[in-house]
Amino acid sequence: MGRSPCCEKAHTNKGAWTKEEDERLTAHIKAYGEGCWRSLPKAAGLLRCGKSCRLRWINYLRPDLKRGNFTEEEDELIIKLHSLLGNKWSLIAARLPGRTDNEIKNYWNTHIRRKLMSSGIDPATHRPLLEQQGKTTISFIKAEEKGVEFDGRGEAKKSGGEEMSVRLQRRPEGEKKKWRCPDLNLELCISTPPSQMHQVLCQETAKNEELRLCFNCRLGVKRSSECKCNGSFLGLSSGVLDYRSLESN
DNA sequence: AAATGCTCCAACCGCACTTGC
DNA sequence: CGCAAGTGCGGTTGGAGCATT
Repeated sequence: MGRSPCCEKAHTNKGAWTKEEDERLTAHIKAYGEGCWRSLPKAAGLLRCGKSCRLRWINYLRPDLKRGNFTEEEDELIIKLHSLLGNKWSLIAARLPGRTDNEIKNYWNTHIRRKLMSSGIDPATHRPLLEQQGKTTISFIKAEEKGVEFDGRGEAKKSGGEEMSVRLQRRPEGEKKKWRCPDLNLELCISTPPSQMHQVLCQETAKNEELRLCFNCRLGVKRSSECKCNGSFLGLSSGVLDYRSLESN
């Protein structure tokens, strides 16, 4: 049995939203709050898919949205964040108040990509285009095929005396040993110096088990109301992760 | 003025992840 | 633990508006 569709497509409107639909959606969310997107269209009297309502609200109707052109500062921040996070638009958007992931993604594809290309910078790697020639590409699949072993944390074990410092994110067991190559620029290693991280975590663990940072908070994104770790982005206040620890090869 | 091409962005789609039972 | 529903994310598309011929 397959997954049921998110909505009854035969009876839903598609395409551009009308002013009346916007007003209905806004009024409903103001009255009842966000969430329950699946049931929202019916409750609000909209012939729309729940996903469509969510998207419309998040990308267009939310009152805290900043409209208008991106500033130079925002441009620079987007480029810097993209070099660190790759196409993780939601993470990037979380660092730009009033901007949505969709907006940033569009802006990247239409403006910044071109801007970087015309400056001779590869938007994918953030390196000069000329430097790309003759560059060695590390393929994780190849490494696995070659018999390189990885430990439980996804870190490559030393092989034949050759030190490897590639850190990977691995899927849980049972997923056909498929490697997940994050969209992050793989030439960057985002981490604290191991000793420092170990020290910080040990101290915190000793104080209070709950103080350990979740992954989202290490990236500066609190996604859960139950999150108690009080982390902050890139460790700018906590020191757990900061720019000094972003090692590029 | 009409035709064509290009740019931009709102919206859609499919998949992955999370949550609850 | 497994399944299904709900939600979120990132890639892609369609079409409106503008520029050029």
